[in-house]
Amino acid sequence: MKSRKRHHHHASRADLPALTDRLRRKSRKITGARQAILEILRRHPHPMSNKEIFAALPKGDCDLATVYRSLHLLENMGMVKRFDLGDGVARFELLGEGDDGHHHHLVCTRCAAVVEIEECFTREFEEQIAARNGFKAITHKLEFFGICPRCQ
Amino acid sequence: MKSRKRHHHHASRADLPALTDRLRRKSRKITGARQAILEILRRHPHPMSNKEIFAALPKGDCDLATVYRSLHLLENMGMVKRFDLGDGVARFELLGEGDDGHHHHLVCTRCAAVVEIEECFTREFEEQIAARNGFKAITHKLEFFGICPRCQ
DNA sequence: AGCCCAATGCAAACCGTTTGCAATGAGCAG
DNA sequence: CTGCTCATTGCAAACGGTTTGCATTGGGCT
Ligand SMILES: [Mn+2]
Ligand SMILES: [Mn+2]
Ligand SMILES: [Zn+2]
Ligand SMILES: [Zn+2]
Repeated sequence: MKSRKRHHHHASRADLPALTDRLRRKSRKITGARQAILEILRRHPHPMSNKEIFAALPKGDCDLATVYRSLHLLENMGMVKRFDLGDGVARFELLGEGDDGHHHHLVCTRCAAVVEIEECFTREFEEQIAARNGFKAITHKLEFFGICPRCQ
Repeated sequence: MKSRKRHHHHASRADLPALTDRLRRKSRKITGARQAILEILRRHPHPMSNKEIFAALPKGDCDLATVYRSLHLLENMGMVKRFDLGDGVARFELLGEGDDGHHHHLVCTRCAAVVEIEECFTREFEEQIAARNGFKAITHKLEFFGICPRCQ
């Protein structure tokens, strides 16, 4: 259980101009909606759903469909990472540049509180599973669930 | 990476009468639909979606809604375990009696082939994460993804 | 054989997500 | 700065998996 620090929370504190720059460099337009969405993700330390982002948006700043489309764009650009916390809802976290964002969460099954988990099992464990079954390019999704202190 | 054998595939080979007995003992009705669904799950070694079960059903044996309702029932009775293999689709595996069915899968991202994975990281790893954050009753969901030999 | 309520079929509702299309506007050339 | 053009947006409809309301059926009991 090597603890591979990823500093992704530092990275997500990059300021807004730095973020819009990444859009500009890939020649995507810097729209009000995209800036607002990035600003919200920048301020939020845990994965957010489309609806949550939409709700956090300065009222009526854009349509929900635009939130969905923006997050697809940001995901394809590698600027956000998609998580599935067990309910069927996609959630997103901002990524620092060059950060693959691989990490996990501990979710309270009563109140849905989220704790960021940096630890992960060893690479060898994963590689063993890959090798044993002849798979390549192996990755994993891992989330923890339990009852948080406040809900116990 | 202790290999905790679970024998769940042995258990799922329990014959149909043994399975319907579990229904009877909880005084649920033994209907044609339920027998057919159990028979399909019994024969299938990997998680199946509602639609897949429905498709495998002797033609028109029951409604899709009944498949959904049956799997809820079986899940609540602890006779099947629900898995989420990354797409938003619920999949189910038959459980042996007293088996909690905890295990994982390795899924090909090209052809969706599934390999059963019995290995899991150590209990201590999980307990450390629980303790460090004051959580109780901690569990996890873990699935692996990669390219299978045939798809490489 | 008859009763009763669990279980079912059917269709509609649901919820998160995606998409078609016409209107808008960001970035660029002139 | 002005105008052009295509990416982006709003809106509403469609989508796919799942759930649900309601009338009907039928399994397990007496
Ligand atoms: Mn996170
Ligand atoms: Mn399995
Ligand atoms: Zn990991
Ligand atoms: Zn495990």
